[in-house]
Amino acid sequence: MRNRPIPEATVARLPMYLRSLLDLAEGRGVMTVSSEELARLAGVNAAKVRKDLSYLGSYGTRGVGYDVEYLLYQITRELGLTQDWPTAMIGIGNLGRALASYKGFAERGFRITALFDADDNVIGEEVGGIIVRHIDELKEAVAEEGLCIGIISTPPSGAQEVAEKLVDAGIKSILNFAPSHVNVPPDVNVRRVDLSVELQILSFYQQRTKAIETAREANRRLENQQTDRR
Amino acid sequence: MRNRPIPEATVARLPMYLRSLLDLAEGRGVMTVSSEELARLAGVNAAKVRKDLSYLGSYGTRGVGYDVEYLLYQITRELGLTQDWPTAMIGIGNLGRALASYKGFAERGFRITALFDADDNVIGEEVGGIIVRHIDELKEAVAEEGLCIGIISTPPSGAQEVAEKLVDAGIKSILNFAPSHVNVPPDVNVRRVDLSVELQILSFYQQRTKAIETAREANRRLENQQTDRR
DNA sequence: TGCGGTTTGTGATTGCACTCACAAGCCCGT
DNA sequence: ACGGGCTTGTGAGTGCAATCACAAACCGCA
Ligand SMILES: NC(=O)c1ccc[n+]([C@@H]2O[C@H](COP(=O)([O-])OP(=O)(O)OC[C@H]3O[C@@H](n4cnc5c(N)ncnc54)[C@H](O)[C@@H]3O)[C@@H](O)[C@H]2O)c1
Ligand SMILES: NC(=O)c1ccc[n+]([C@@H]2O[C@H](COP(=O)([O-])OP(=O)(O)OC[C@H]3O[C@@H](n4cnc5c(N)ncnc54)[C@H](O)[C@@H]3O)[C@@H](O)[C@H]2O)c1
Repeated sequence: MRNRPIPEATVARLPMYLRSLLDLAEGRGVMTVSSEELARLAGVNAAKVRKDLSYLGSYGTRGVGYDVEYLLYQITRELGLTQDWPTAMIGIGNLGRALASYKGFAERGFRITALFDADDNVIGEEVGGIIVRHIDELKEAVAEEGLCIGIISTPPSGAQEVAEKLVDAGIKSILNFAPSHVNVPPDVNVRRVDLSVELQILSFYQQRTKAIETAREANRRLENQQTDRR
Repeated sequence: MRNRPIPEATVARLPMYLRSLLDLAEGRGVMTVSSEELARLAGVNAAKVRKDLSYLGSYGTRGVGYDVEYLLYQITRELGLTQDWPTAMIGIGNLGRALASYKGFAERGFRITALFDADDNVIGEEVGGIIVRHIDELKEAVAEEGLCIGIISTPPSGAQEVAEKLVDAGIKSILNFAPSHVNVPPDVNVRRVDLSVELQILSFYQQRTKAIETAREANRRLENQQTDRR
């Protein structure tokens, strides 16, 4: 079991377990945690937690649970968070500024160490302690500073172009905040964060429940009419 | 087919098709689009596009493709974007400010119409043309102003408390930016956007490809040694 | 040492989503 | 009117992920 490749769905949940475990460890110095408890904290099914963790190895003790510290270390290692990944951000506008000065990333092993933009008015400016450079310096910076991850926070019109520059510079992991799909070679991993999409999905289900409510109301009225008639 | 419930995975993709169609319609006045083309733009498989769209109805024409305008309207309607959904945001810090003044949401039918915080220093301030109110006024505001969606952008420690207040006020759709899981009744829909999680997933795959590269390199060296020996 | 209570790890099963492949259907030119 | 070239819509097959259910294993206690 533990030599099999870890399913994508499991990888996506590991960070959630990590977060819950950190809460347990930092908050009160909890020593062990059961799959049931961890499931509650992370908001998933207990069996799923156990199966997920079993892909990493047999790190639990039957009848007891999982050692919080040990599990923390194992997940951290599995996610590759024992080393930190120098990260470049391209497009230093409203969103870029908020993200670049956010302290929460550093806590999780991501240091945004390089900022780039195409606008001369922005270049040279200092954001979160880092000087913004011209996008043309990207390739050199990646080579010299070992940048591994690229964050795109330009408008959608520039996203594809920026993605190509990142790929050309040798970056294999991209987080895209622009609401557009970017095309990259198959060995490059792109993840998209699109806030409007999330809102639109909420909208769909909201509308659906509203529609059901309205239908119920209509039904009730209909029934009342029939009762009146009798 | 078109009376069956729409699968979750399809709902999650509709916003992407919507975006691509808008690009087609606004950019050059494209009249029709094939599933192949739409798939390329949205970055998915053509068969998937067709199946997804077939859940909405038979809106395509064989041998021709889909009428862009008509399909746009149908997806918009299906997602509930023909009406707009007044949205409340709670926690007006760094991220909250960036989001509240972002114009991109309004374009997609979401108006952030009410801002709340718990900090007296923030309350009364104007952000993106809206006055920040105290969180205690939330319930009344929801009732009077018909707020439908709540966005949580407080630190994780406050997220659960805020979520409960939103639920208590009658909100059924929540977008949570705090990196923590919130517990809500089953009739409330929560979506989480967690940037660190996305980075951690990238980290996992990045580490994996690095490990493979290192292994290859080791192999190459080993082979060279053997060649030398002969 | 043995027993009862507890919790893990994992085969087995179910369900969902993706992909394939192709008949049905449309347009256009002749 | 009809045939050729396209493109949709969808049944069938496949694979992955979620859930169930239980044997195996552990702890503490008598
Ligand atoms: N601001 C928000 O709250 C918010 C919310 C959701 C999504 N987004 C998305 O995030 C992205 C950024 O939003 P923003 O509000 O920060 O935009 P912005 O206009 O404030 O900033 C964009 C920055 O990117 C730079 N840029 C443009 N083209 C570039 C290129 N080719 N190479 C390098 N730099 C380039 C610009 O000079 C500018 O500094 C957009 O795609 C937006 O849709 C923003
Ligand atoms: N800033 C970023 O770029 C960024 C990036 C990723 C994630 N996040 C997450 O987004 C959230 C907000 O981040 P931020 O940087 O804006 O934080 P912040 O500290 O700047 O702002 C938080 C705001 O929430 C308010 N608040 C706290 N508790 C509250 C409560 N119980 N009720 C109402 N209001 C309350 C505070 O008064 C403050 O104004 C955090 O959870 C953070 O982890 C932020």
